[in-house]
Amino acid sequence: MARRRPVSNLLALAVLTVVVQRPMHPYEMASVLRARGKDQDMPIKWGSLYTVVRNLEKHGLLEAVESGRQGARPERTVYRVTDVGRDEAADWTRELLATPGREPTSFEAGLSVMAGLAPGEVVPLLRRRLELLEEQIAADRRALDSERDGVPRLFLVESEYALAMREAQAAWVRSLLAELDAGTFPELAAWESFHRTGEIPPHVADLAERGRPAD
Amino acid sequence: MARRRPVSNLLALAVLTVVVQRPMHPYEMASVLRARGKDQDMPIKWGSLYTVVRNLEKHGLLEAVESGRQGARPERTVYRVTDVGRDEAADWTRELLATPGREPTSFEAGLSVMAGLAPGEVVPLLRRRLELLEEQIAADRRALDSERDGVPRLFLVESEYALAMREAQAAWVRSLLAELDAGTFPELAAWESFHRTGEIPPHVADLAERGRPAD
DNA sequence: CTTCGATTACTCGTAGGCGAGTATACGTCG
DNA sequence: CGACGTATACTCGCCTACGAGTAATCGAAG
Repeated sequence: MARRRPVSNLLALAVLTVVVQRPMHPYEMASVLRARGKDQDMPIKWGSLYTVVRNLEKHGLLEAVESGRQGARPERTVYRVTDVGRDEAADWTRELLATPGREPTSFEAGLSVMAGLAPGEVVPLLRRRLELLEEQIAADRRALDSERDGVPRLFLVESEYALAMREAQAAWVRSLLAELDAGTFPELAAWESFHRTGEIPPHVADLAERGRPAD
Repeated sequence: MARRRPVSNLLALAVLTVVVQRPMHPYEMASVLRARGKDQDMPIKWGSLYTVVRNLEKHGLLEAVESGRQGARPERTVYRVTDVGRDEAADWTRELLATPGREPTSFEAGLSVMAGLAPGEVVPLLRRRLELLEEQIAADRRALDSERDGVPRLFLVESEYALAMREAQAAWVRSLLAELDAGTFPELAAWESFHRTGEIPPHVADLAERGRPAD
């Protein structure tokens, strides 16, 4: 089992990969990441940045190289990546690419509690989601196309992937909506009453027992 | 703008939805969630559970109803959902269903730092991912089929969705692999050298400038 | 030349997340 | 019938995340 990463925040990986190119001070790391649009793919929070950098240093993945002050600015510390840090970044990347994780999204959470709403209410909500999804997809596609000249494909794969996933999600929502609209979704009546009474219909009581043997 | 939720952890929503059915003590909530397999869709951490319940109570979404002790067990507190709590749960569910969020996955993070590895190394990693994905898909499909009789479709949508997303991911990885294998992925040579030297080829230096106007 | 706003660069406080530990009851095997 | 493992039901405390605040610098306007 891969031991836990010394610094688990994904921001740490981002930091490592920029600092591999040249030594930097924290604020600069964030600027570069921001400029590259990496804030779309990863969480970049100001508060976390300094904590993460400090922890990376503590674990020997980064080292302070210079603590000079330019002009009279508040003392900036410039960090350089160590060999250990370089290895960690590569290994981490390998793991992220090779290991498909279970990472439930908030939509999944929403679906799993959907039964608490009336079916009649769910349909317009899903329709709204679909609308927004389609807007995002159009916007993403435009952005991607405009970047194709100038930026090599290699640096756009993550955007391509994100776009593909959104399209897949839209398709799935569309098909669920189709079933709900056509009335072919089973047990709509039971759902209705389940919601109105708030009570679980008897034959679902044993749902509580459904163990998931496959692990 | 929807104000921030009084308790932001998704576990709180799960708690609310089980406690709507009948009053419970914290440990029981967790057991029920676990038994329903909700731990697949949402994070259920023991440590968080009690914090979350306490916060829900503090904000008036739950209320303690009885603090009796059965036998000589350590005093258990049973909680009941309030009207406010019920509303919050419904509203939260609506938001989750209707609002497609930007939630970068770890694979996306991996892709966005993929360039740090040599192309020759990336291919087997992706192949490995595809393998594992296919196993998961097969297992999920089996589990889902075995539950279809007994559990109404309504309570399986989230699993269906998760499965669909995995399949979409697998398809995407497959197509990327095909390009890499066939050598049709552009600039493989540049990638190779980029990785060997660790240095950014000159024409990508302005990549740092690529601003994302669309917001 | 000084005032004002924006940008740069960071610090700090605190709330929340979560694992590891703890204590009690219950079953069961000798 | 007592000793020991296992399930139940939590508590504690560290550590991380992160927003809100702060302080210095720079540029431009008056």
